[in-house]
Amino acid sequence: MSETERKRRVRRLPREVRERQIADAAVEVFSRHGYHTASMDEIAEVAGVSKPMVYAYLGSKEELFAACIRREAQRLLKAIADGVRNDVEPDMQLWTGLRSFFHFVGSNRSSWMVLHRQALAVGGEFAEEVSQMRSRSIELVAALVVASGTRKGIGEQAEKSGEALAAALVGAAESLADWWLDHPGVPADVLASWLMNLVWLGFGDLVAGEVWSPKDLTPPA
Amino acid sequence: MSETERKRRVRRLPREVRERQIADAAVEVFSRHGYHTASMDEIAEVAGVSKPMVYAYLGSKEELFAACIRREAQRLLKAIADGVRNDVEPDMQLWTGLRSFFHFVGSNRSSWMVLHRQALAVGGEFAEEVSQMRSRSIELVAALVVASGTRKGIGEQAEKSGEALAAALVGAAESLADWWLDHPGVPADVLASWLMNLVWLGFGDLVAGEVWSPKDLTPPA
DNA sequence: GGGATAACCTACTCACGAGTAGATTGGCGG
DNA sequence: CCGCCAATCTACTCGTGAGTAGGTTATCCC
Repeated sequence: MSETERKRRVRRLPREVRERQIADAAVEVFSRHGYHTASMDEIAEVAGVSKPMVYAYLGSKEELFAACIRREAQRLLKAIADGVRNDVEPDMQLWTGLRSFFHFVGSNRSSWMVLHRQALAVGGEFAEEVSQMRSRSIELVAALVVASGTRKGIGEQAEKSGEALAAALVGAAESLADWWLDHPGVPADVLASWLMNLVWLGFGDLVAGEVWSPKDLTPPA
Repeated sequence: MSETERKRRVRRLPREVRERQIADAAVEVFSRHGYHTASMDEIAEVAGVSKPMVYAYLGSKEELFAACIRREAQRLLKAIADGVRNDVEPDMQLWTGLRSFFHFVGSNRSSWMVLHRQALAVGGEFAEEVSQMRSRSIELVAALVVASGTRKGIGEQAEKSGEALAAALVGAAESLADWWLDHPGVPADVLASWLMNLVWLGFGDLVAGEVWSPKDLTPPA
């Protein structure tokens, strides 16, 4: 390596910059290997610094992971908040939200994998953080659902099940995002439309009082 | 400890029995702590044997985990297969399937947590195993959806999106199962009904040619 | 230019947990 | 009743990776 290269590589950067580099590296490595399998050495290497720097700036492995979770969760929430229109009908609100969500996942795969796959599995405080974000989303969705029909058809049942259905919808979106990772080539908007078609008509018919119910089973011949 | 107690505790059991005890313990411990955090020592302790027994009977930690995954996946699939009625209409097939699924989760929480939360996060062969089970479920659901309407309304769009929607539904079921863990007191049948109401009417309207589509957005004031 | 200080590194310690060697003993077939 | 073997244990090794001690040097500012 030439002297110039050496000097360029060794150039010292302000803490602020390094912290971002390290956090970026951490998100990538955590998303690749998962919390436990990821090593601080690899994170340091990917970030282009040595291990003590990581500890000096971001603290222990747990703290580093927590920082990643927090940062990525914030970014996701902001992306959705920026994309959602709250001056429109509930269905449009939901659609704009889903749209933003899929766009975010599409252009931030590592972030999504860390949030969805890793944080939940690790448990403890981390899962808490993510759970809260998830809960906020669910409540939001639940509010939309209730607002859309003001329970005009089904009353008590809808109230009880509202949160559960919201959870199901959020899960469906997450699952669809995962499916997307293995089947790229579909635009985010199309994904969002599919999901809207799947669930909104379901929600719509629900509030209109139309319900599916199991028929009696006759024993097989 | 008295001599009798000592003898009872120390009584030797045939390999077959010990293997089951160890596997049971492993599922419980893995579900509590996750793959990496779980220690072979704790598994041995919970199983009531010493560590070398675990290695002698079930092999390495990886092998043990794989065995757990396989066993629990089989149990889950069998439970669903036993519960599903394939001599009835597609909607009833789906309902009976969901019903069995929720019943299984309700009475086998540890199994479910290992399969859903841990196996995916660990990655590698394990995730493969679970992914395959998941894929089989998704294909099955997709078949139901297609069969139910024979694409009578939307054609190509439905074909492309069928698998994605099935993935979404499976995800919704999984997510609802997770929600259930935090909100017990709802019977499994009710959960299944909620989900049917949510998605089936969506599917139904889809195949009937009814679609939701975003309206044009006018900029806010 | 020359301290001061923050950026940065090499090279360690140390705990924890996977995996094992080798001794011990209950219980069954003869 | 006895020998044999499978069942079982205690007590280790050893690799790996988190976390750190202590020194070095670039860069800023006067």
